[in-house]
Amino acid sequence: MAYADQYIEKLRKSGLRPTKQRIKICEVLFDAEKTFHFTIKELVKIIENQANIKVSLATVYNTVHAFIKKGYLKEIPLNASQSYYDTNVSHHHHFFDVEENRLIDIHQDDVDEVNIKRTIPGKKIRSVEVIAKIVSDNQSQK
Amino acid sequence: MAYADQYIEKLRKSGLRPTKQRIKICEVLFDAEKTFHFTIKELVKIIENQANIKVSLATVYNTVHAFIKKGYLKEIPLNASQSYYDTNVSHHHHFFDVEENRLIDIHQDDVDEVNIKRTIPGKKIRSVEVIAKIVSDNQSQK
DNA sequence: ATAATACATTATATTTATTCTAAACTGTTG
DNA sequence: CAACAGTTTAGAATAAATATAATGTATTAT
Repeated sequence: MAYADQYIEKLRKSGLRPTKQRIKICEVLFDAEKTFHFTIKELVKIIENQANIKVSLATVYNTVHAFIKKGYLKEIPLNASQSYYDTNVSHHHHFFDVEENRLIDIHQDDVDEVNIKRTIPGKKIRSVEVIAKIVSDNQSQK
Repeated sequence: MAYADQYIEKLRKSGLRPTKQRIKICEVLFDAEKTFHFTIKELVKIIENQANIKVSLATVYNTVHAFIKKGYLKEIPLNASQSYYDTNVSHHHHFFDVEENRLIDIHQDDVDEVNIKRTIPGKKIRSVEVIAKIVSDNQSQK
């Protein structure tokens, strides 16, 4: 893997030693052709399918959270029963299809810059996220 | 209570019979001077403090969810360990102070209209929510 | 009014995501 | 190669949300 060094660096910067399990997690997350959304459980399954390495839930949780802290992953602000994460850390937003439980990226260019005029003393904005909930467009909507 | 009829109507429209417990829930939610944010547990505590009626968690969950379906309450899209709800159902957004776990309303006028240019075939937008995460504004931020 | 029915309430059990724990393991350093 | 610091893991603990089933209450028709 030509990417291994890159992953080792990402791990080191996140304060984690590069172990077999963690490098496998990196491969799945950052080696993909496209960015994608995932839950922790889904990520564990992908790793199982794609490699012979078994990785425990706890390791995946720890690694994912370390990467979020560093900005290598993003958490998507949804009130779902489980947390959704995104390998696309660029500035963008989401549709959430509430009927199909499906997330769809909205490219930054498709949303006008969200400009918040109000400030809170002593605080600064870390992130601004837009979630647009969508539903079927039948006339008979309730 | 002059409001009782109003609450009975809200309940009926939500498909719920007006019972003692549910009317108490209405009083706490809709009788307040200001709109407010709450979790289910907090709501149960407020009811306990403010009345002699004891209301079970299940009843509160059911009633709150029926009201959300009808649009009398809103769920705030946050990945917190528990769900936050809002009695302010007008169009507005939120700051979420990640360090203090505190929600602050952003009035509609303080955010430019969020205009999403992209559409999904067969789907329509039900709601658009902006969450701005805020943190302390020390120079020494990490 | 009252009886019969349908719906509510409750305490408790269940489910499930997430976090914690402690024991076994790995890899690095002296 | 011994000692140490950090890892991994299975399983336990935690806690929110939902389901259950017995008891209670509102509604309806009589």
